[in-house]
Amino acid sequence: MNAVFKALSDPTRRRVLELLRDRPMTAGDLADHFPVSKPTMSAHFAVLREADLVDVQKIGKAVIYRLKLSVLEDALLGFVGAFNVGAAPRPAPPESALPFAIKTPPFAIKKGAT
Amino acid sequence: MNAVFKALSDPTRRRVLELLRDRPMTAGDLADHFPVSKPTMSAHFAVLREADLVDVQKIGKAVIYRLKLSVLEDALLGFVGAFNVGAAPRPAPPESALPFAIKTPPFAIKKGAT
DNA sequence: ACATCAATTAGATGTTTAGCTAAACGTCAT
DNA sequence: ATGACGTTTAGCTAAACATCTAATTGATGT
Repeated sequence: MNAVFKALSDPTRRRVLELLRDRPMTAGDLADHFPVSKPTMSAHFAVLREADLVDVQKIGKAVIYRLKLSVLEDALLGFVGAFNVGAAPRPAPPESALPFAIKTPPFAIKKGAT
Repeated sequence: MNAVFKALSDPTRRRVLELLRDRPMTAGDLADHFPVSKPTMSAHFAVLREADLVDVQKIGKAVIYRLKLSVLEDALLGFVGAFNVGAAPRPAPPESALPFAIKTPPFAIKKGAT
């Protein structure tokens, strides 16, 4: 799961996943969408493979990549799901619930200093 | 939004956010949860601030961090929402819809070679 | 057998990142 | 003034990352 977030930390890799969202694509077709060399793209693919975010299928000379949507789902929703996402936003937690006192700073009370 | 994913790529920072999920905490209290030096923690906080994932409030000598849940939501759900998450999984796209031909490899047909 | 094409590997380079210590700095509280 | 809290800076190391060019592998086609 750490690997997934690592993989998602690069914009190029995120866009690869978005391209793969629509359809499986070959390595070459994917590479055509980015202004970097093929070996560089290959390295990005390796990171995505490492994170188990894509499936690979070799057909003839081509290598076809497929998005593993469930892995992306599990990682992202699993993380964000630990937060109370979607729950009603707590308007303003009563400061009595805070683990520290929000002491009104004394300087705000120095009323004697006119 | 790139900054958010960058911030999330480090396990320490993800756990800071998880700690902040429950309650606002001071820098010191947060730092107590991790076996790293204060300057290192301060750098992590700076990355989280940079990504706008936390709010900072100085009260007296303490610095209180609060999770900005909406920013986390917008980034993560915004990204994962671009995928058809939650939609019925497309069982198996007909290969006629693929942008490339899945040519049955000739070597699979070499039936003459008995 | 040989040339060709697709993709990865190998090796090199430069940048970024996470971490440390030590010191300095600002703000506040006492 | 002194101490506490947190941040910042400087200076450093080590590891990871992104990128390149060049070489290699593997399958196809002739």
